[in-house]
Amino acid sequence: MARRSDHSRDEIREMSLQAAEQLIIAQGYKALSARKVASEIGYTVGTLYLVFKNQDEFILHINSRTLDELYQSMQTVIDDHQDAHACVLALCRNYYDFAAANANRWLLIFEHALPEDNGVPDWYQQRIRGGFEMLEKLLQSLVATHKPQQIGTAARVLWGSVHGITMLAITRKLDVVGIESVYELIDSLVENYLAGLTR
Amino acid sequence: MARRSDHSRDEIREMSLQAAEQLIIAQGYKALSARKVASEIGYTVGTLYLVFKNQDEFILHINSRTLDELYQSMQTVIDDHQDAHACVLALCRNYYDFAAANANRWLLIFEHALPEDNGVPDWYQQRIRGGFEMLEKLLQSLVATHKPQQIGTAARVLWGSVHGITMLAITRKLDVVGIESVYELIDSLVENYLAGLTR
DNA sequence: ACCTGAACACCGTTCAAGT
DNA sequence: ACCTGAACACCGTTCAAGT
Repeated sequence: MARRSDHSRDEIREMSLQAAEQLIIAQGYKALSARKVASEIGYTVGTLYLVFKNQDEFILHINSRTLDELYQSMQTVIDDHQDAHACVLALCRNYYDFAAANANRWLLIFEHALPEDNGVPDWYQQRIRGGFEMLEKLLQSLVATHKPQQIGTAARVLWGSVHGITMLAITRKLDVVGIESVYELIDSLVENYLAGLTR
Repeated sequence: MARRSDHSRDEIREMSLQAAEQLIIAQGYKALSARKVASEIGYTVGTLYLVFKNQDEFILHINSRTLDELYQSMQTVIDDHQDAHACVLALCRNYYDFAAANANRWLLIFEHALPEDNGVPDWYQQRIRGGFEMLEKLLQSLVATHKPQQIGTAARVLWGSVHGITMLAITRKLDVVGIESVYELIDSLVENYLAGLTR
């Protein structure tokens, strides 16, 4: 042992991330541990710290991959819709669909408290901003008369609202069961909020 | 040692909960541990398990106290407002105010994953339902023409939405700074959603 | 009856030592 | 240079043994 060089650094990173994702999907984020991941990929714990700075950075990368998948699904929704109004509604429903289909990984994104004061890394913030801009562009064409600043507000309101409904629904804190009733909430939010905005 | 009987079971419970709250307020929920709480109150770890079933149940009680404080603040808001519309708006702002003022304890309520399948205990569910009913009653007088089922939907939408905006704002994921801009989001949500509802 | 303290099975993280 | 494995300082939870 020692100096195996069976895998490159990048291969070890990739294997670790995949092993971690399997653990999280199967047993939730609390089941994630460096030791389990290491044993899963056939290395020792120390090796993980050669490749990731610490658990925080490790989780940040896991979340980054989840966010990438979410944005890909958003892109698909956008490509599938001509009408901006229908597209916003579909995007919001898609947010819930994605979260429900990938509950444990999606929850990790929000359960992972960010490293105190230094805030989120740039490349992470970038990914969040990407989704925002999709939404802003759509809203712009829906409520064309409004000032840009109001579009920003509207995008944040919608994003935050759909997020909250999704979060509470998935953690069963809304007294809601089944996909239909969550859709009902999301539809009510989008239709009435947009109606109010363009009133 | 052994058989001290310095404190009753209830006193130990109360001391433990207070020590835990101090820990969480000062250092966040991750700093909470049975050993720290025990040493803080001058007992050993084992004693805590005499008084609480396990950490899950312990956290449930901490959260229950936080929720009680939240509902008290909601009650105060309701008592202070005659106009139903202004009251709904004030309640939503109050939700954010409370969360911001008690960030670490408030976050624990939602970061604590519930014990798998058996769901939330009854007395816990009851407290959530209490807040819901306040909101439903107010909405009823605002949109009197709607069916009861639609009131329930509207209450869930508002609750979930304000929760999401608050959550993302507090964890700094909304690109929003300062209390004024969060109020701006909450106001936009409430005014436009209600306008859409009564359209 | 009440509480201890040691034990068990885990953690994240570091780093001297091996090849 | 790469990886190990043991160490350190923690966890939650249990339970025989003391008073």
